[in-house]
Amino acid sequence: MPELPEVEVVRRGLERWVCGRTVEHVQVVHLRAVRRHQGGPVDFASRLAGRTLGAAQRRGKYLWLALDPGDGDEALVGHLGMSWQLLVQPEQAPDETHLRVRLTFTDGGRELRFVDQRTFGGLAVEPLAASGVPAALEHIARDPLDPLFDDVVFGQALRRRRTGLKRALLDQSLISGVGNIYADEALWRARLHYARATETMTRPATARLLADVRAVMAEALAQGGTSFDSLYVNVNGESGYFDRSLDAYGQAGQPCARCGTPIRRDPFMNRSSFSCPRCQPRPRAGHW
DNA sequence: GGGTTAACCTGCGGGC
DNA sequence: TGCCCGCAGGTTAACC
Repeated sequence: MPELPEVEVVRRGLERWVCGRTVEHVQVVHLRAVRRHQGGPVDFASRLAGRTLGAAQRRGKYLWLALDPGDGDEALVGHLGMSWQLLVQPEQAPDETHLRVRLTFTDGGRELRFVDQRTFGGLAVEPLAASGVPAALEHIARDPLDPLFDDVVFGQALRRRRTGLKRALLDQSLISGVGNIYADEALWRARLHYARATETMTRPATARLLADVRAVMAEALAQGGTSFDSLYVNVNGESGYFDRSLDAYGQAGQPCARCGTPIRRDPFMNRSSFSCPRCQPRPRAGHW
């Protein structure tokens, strides 16, 4: 579910449905969901009660809402992990199987529910740093759709790395928002192998890669927007709104859209990497 | 200190 | 049918 385009869809949903409302009560259904909050679940709930939620903001795959905007120095920070959904639900709607945290509001309107199967994500109240970003997120790099993302600095940092290209793309301290799906899609578009040594990435190659990362994210975002359901703050992984557009990820055995060669799946970082063996040949040791 | 791996969870689908 | 295994869009702690 949650790479940059999906998280951005959630952010827009929060902006529309939750921003400006005052929290009445917080119910922590599952302790693990707030494990990152320093003070524990009771403190988490008491810090949120009575606070008004400000604008929804995002960095990479993280979201936050300032508390009591204008004079607050704290924010409600969330990460969606692998399987989170944030749902805006009527009070009478039955609890979801994996409901982890519930927020109700003083206006008596729809409640905000944090639903997660694997509990890899979580919520916390965090102090805001002087930069305006939650202190816990200051190590997260800007994302490629951020106007302040610096392509030149990224290229220099990339060449200083001594690792494979996809590992670098997934490193949120170097570039944020890119996950396994869009890394594979961007590498396919750029005709680059995931294991290509980062120090061999020339300026033009880096520029092309960044352009492809941005293009695939923008396309996914556009499609995520069309499937937005007004009842939910919705990222619907099951319906797979972008699935039809995927050229590499999950396409093992399917013909490459460019050359017809079957897409191949390789084990990668306890996961998978999908690529076209012909368009994205594995770099030979000592070359490039 | 940088790079890499293992672990954290639950559920689902495929193979036997 | 049922069990076991591998796999899942992420991050972090701990290890070289």
